[in-house]
This record gives sequence, C-alpha cells and structure tokens, in this order.
Amino acid sequence: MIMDGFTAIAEPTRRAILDCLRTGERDVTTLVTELRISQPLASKHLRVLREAGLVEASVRGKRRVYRLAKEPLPDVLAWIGPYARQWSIAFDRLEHVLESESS
Amino acid sequence: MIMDGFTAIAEPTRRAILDCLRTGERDVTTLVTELRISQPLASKHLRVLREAGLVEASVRGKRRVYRLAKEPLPDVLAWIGPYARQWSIAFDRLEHVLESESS
DNA sequence: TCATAATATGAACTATTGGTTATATGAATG
DNA sequence: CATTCATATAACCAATAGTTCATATTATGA
Repeated sequence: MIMDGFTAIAEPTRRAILDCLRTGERDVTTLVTELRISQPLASKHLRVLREAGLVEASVRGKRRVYRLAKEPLPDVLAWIGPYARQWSIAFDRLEHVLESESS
Repeated sequence: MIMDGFTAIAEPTRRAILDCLRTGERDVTTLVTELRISQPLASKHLRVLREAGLVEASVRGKRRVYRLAKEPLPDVLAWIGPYARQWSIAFDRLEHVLESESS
C-alpha cells in the first residue's frame, strides 16, 4: 500500500480525518461517529495516514488514540510552495521587512 | 473524468508537467520529449489538468501551447494552509512586524 | 487538394482504490 | 475465565485510474 502524502490527501474522507484531528486527538470510535463512516473503513484510512507519516497512534487501554504528526505533509508543503503565490509573496515581504529593520 | 485539485496533483507525471510549465509555457511535443512520456499520455494528463483548472491552452498554429493557470490550486492551498506551520508562522510574524511599523 | 505534422480521442487492458461484510486479535471487566 | 468492547485485518467487489496502441481531427504547406 504505502502511499505518499499527495495520494494520502487526495481522498476526501482522509482529509476529513485530518481536519478532525487538527482540533485534538481522537480514538477510532470517536472518529467513526463524528465522520459517520464504518469502523473498518476508518481503520483502513488511518492505516494509510499512519504509513504516510501524517498521523501517529498510541495505545491507551483498549483504545487507540490518533493525533496529527508534528510536521505533517513535508513533501506536499515543499512541492506546493512555489505555487502558493500569496504565501511566497508574504515570505518575500517578511524577509525584506526584517532586513530593513535590522539595519 | 473531471478531477479536483487534490487528485490532479496526486499523480507524479502531472506534477512533473506542472513543474515544467512553471518555468514557462510549452507545447505538447516539447513536454513529451522533456518528460519522456508518450504523446497520448501527455494529452490525457493535460486534459485532466485543464479540466481541473490548473493549466490553460491556446492554439498557436498547429501547436497547442500550455501554461499554468494564473491562480492554480486554490482548493489545495486553502485546505493545506492550516497544516503549513512554517507559513502561518511567517504570516503571523509579518502581520506583527507591519503592525508595529505603521504605529 | 494532398501529404504531413501536431494533438486529441477511443477502445481495451491492468492495477489500484474505496468500500463492504465477516472474522481475528487483544485488552478490560464481570 | 468468559464475555464484551475497541480495533485491526482478510476476502472480496465495483469503480476508477493510468497506460498503450490505433485512429480521428485539424492545421499547415507544397
């Protein structure tokens, strides 16, 4: 299986899982009820996200608690940078401003 | 077919096409030779990118010249923003700096 | 207008993916 | 221990995606 970040976030349900986890960690059952998906489907998507390094899990009792990885999506962010005109503009402006400040 | 931005950039060859077009417009034949793919495959991927709004084409003689759309990937950029920690940090800093400057 | 160059499209094939149901695993609890 | 709860996995199916080869389309130039 083993998917890259791009393929991992191409699936709407997986994006929904990530968005959900962005507000805090969740166990599988919580995700299942919040996203209204079947439990096996959740487990499958979570496995993909885990293998792609986007989420991490820890075993807490019989629950498995998932959370976002600290630096998720490095490949996607690196690739998409040049296409984020607004963002690169913000970067450039920031650099300029900080430069002229320090002088 | 009609794919969204996420699915469009999930395919490595399509990302390669976009990266290629980032340095300037190209006709199909040029893309074919630069990326070493078959011509029908190029046309198919270009169609996907066109329908997803990532590239535009203009007919120039018997050539079809493709270029990046002006604001490509709005959906992806919007979704990924909150995950781009470094970038949001840059944004925040920029806001602060500009604020304290104007006062 | 005929031949050719550039691109798009269609048909067919294969691989992969997202989804289901059923079952296995493994911890907690009575 | 036996049961139940939480999660993962297996087997399978339908839909879709990527690829190739062959053919259609369209514009150009002789």
